[in-house]
Amino acid sequence: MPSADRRLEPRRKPRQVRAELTRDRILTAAAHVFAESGYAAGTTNRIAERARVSIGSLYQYFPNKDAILAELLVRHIDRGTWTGADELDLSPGTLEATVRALVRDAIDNHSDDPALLRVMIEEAPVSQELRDTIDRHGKQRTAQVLDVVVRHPDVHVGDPAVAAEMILLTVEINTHKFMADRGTTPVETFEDELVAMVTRYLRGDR
Amino acid sequence: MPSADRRLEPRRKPRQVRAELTRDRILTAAAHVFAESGYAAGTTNRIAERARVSIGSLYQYFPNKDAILAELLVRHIDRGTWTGADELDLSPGTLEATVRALVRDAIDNHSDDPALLRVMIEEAPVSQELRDTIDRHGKQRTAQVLDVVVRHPDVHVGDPAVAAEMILLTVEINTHKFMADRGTTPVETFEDELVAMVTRYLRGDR
DNA sequence: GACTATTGTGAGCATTAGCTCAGCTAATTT
DNA sequence: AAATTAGCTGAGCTAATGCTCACAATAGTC
Repeated sequence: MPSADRRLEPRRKPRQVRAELTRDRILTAAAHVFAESGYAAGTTNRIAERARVSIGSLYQYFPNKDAILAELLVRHIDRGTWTGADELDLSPGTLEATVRALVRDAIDNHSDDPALLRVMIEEAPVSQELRDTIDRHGKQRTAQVLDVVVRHPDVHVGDPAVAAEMILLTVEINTHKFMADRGTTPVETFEDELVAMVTRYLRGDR
Repeated sequence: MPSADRRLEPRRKPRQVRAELTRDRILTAAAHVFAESGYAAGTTNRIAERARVSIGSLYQYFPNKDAILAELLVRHIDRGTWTGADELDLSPGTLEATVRALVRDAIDNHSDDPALLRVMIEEAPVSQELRDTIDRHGKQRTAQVLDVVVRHPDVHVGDPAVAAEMILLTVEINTHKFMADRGTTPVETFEDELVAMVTRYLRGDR
């Protein structure tokens, strides 16, 4: 294992459609392999094999294994970006509904491929570089939530900025944990409790 | 990297004091090495070197690298077990204080060695076996929290069991995140917000 | 068709980590 | 003080993975 290049940028960018396709095939294959075997056992050779692409091609578009994971992670995060954020209802009495929408989003995002998510969140080594990338992509979401926290009339918290970050992390992680090892608890129960937690916190009256 | 023995039990248990000492030296060294270099780069040879112990000795007490991490993790968890749980105040109006105690515990536990904690939580590969061990040790805490949730007169939540697990995860993770990359926010602010979140959730009035 | 740019190939190298084991030293027991 | 048990050593083996690079194939352009 040579000391890997820590850069996440590829050495070549796709210019033709077939290249774009190869790239996608690699990513899809990587998702499957990681989900099935975990990060360490998900070798680049296996990924290439599964994608029916030569290992050389893989290294055309991804400088190293971590970069593949990074891309998958970023895709997950970006997929979670709140689409209907513009037409947010800021009238009194709608707080719970807004929070519920946020929670539902998270649950949906974690429904697709819990195994892959587990690998990415629990098993993958997170470099400083990757952490920065994640933060950058998370900023958008934090901003959206912060916007609600600041502008919604029903919200009463001490420090909106801290609140926004706390809420996002809490929703994300709890959802992940719940989806990763489902017990006997129905999703609805979980959803209700999580919504209750966040809503009551935000509402903040005693 | 030979396919590692997945067992976490050592091949020999210390019988003499000097052996116990060697074991401790290894663990302490491992904590340092992991904290400094991360999990992947924290090789067993470097750990042994740092502990001034031969690599052979290391493998007397730990069957593989993961086992060392497992022990460190378990120690962290066990250290967090609520000591004063017996004399819990269950009279009305004391809920916030109880929650604050829980949060303070978490903060204290993460103050010692944030770097190591980050490696253990974010970077370390978590096998099924290790996950089970963690769960087992976490059970005690969940039980304690569940006890409060069920018995305290001020608590009103839909599903106490779900609530207990959610609270623990939320407090642990938020504390970890906060301590891992301290921004400009003072600890007190963070503490207050986290306490508010949990307390308001538990109190459950609207 | 000729020429260039882009994309794809895969055997195998370089590296490095985890771990073993044969034999030594120290403690304990008899 | 001999015998036995426990503890310690470290050179080096085994295995495997990430990754390179010289070349081949395909697509695009004139």
